[in-house]
Amino acid sequence: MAESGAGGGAGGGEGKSAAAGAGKPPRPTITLPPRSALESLFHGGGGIPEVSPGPLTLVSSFFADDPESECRSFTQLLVGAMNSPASAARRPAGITEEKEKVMESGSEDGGTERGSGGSDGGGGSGLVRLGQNRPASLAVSQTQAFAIPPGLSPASLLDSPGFFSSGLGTFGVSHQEALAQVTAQPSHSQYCMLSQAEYPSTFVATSSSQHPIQEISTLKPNSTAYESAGVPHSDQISQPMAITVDKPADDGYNWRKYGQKMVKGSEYPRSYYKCSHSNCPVKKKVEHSLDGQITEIIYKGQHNHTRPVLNKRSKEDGIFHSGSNEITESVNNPTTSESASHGHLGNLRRSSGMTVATSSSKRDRESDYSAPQQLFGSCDREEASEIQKDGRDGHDADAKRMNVSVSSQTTSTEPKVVVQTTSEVDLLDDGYRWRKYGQKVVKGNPNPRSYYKCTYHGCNVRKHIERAATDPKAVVTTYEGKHNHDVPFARNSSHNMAGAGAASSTVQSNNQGFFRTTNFRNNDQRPVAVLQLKEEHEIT
DNA sequence: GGGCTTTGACCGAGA
DNA sequence: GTCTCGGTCAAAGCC
Repeated sequence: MAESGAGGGAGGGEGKSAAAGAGKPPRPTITLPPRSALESLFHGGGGIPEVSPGPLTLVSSFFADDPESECRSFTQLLVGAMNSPASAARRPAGITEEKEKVMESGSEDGGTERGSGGSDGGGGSGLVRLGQNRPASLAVSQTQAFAIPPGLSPASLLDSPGFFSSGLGTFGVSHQEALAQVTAQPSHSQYCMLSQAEYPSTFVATSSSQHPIQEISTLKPNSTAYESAGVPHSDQISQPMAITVDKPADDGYNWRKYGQKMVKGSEYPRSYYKCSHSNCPVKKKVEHSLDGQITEIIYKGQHNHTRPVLNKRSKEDGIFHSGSNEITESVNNPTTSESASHGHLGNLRRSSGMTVATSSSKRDRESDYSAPQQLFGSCDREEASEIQKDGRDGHDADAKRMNVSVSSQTTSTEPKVVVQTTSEVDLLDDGYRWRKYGQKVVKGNPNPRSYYKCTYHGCNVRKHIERAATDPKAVVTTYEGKHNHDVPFARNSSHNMAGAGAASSTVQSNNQGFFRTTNFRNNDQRPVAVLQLKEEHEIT
């Protein structure tokens, strides 16, 4: 069938053939300072909390050198990021030109590898694909190069508690870079870490410990974050990435594809994978464009096992075990492993049991080489509080809105119908008008999934809201497509940053750990999908 | 021979 | 009851 031909080619089949095919091109060499160095940077960074620095905190720290940034909310920071002139040309301190070249070389190499190696022939795209070695988001900061210790996978690096802050806070990146990092780097939060199967070209967010991870998500087709960061598209594949890795990160688990199907509302096939571990109920859905440019990965379920020890594939990939203690620790150390895969995902499981992440990979299987990527979560309390104000400032005006994100207190344990459409057309919290066009209850999740379309004429943006099975208050909002118009009902700048010509992002949060994420927008007309994370709260 | 992908068919739920 | 659609099954084939 047609979908098979296309999807299969771009999906596992393609990846498999690629893997078994004409050998793998040389992989980029990555050098990193010892983890301790990163950690030292992390701990040494003034003002950066040593414990579970949330992304917001970390991001805030990025601008610590900016007096004006100190009292800003994350949203404001993001706004700043959107509006700030690109400063990608800055080379992070400690990164030598040589290193940068190495990374640049690696980046290019990686791009070439995927581009030429991919049988889908999509290598010429200006977009970074997950399956193409690196997450788009990772490619954001052209010059924010980090030296990665030999053998240390990006995932491991990201596992490093100091990576995020050290890399950004210390290096003094630009707003764009910081934003990009927000989308790409995980925090080390004990409670809000997530494992992700693919490169975090997506924005994953979680709630705080009070509300164990509710959901995550994002989809970043075309690397919205990347674009948000102000990086020219043309640079996305030609410029060095902040972190060059030879293979997309993986969640460390083995997956078996058991189906592929075209889904309505998406022009791309969706592949279904099951964790190959016996009796493990975890599944994931992967959606990507035919050329692999867009990928959505949705995880469901909870691993009932620890992340498996490196399999044969890792043996093929020196990056995994090239003598790096970091790798060993990351993969085999029970503690680390547990925290990385079980712990992080575990937190996720405890609450929602489902995660959504996205990336730009098309070679799913092929990409499952690296250690798990931990997408950040953890909303810094202060930031959360601050951000929540933004959310609340304008939320009470429309009580009937479906926007539950601005409601803060969740006291009831009873499942509630959070998405309540009082009319066919609703004004959601993002300022756009949405028309509900479908709802479905999926197996294993008593809570319905609702589908919305932007009612603006000619706008084909869709919004998909899904509630976690285990926690009806946890909701995943997935945006698909890009609005081709301004926000018709913008309420405030923090909610809707429809600033012309700038990508935008909104974040809301409250002291309960509620964390709502991003709404990136960009200018070009390429499809953009952004997921919003919400920990839903009671709707009255 | 085991494990995986492919892919058409089937199932269940909602409209 | 029928249709639609997301998700899953399972046989066949591939590596």
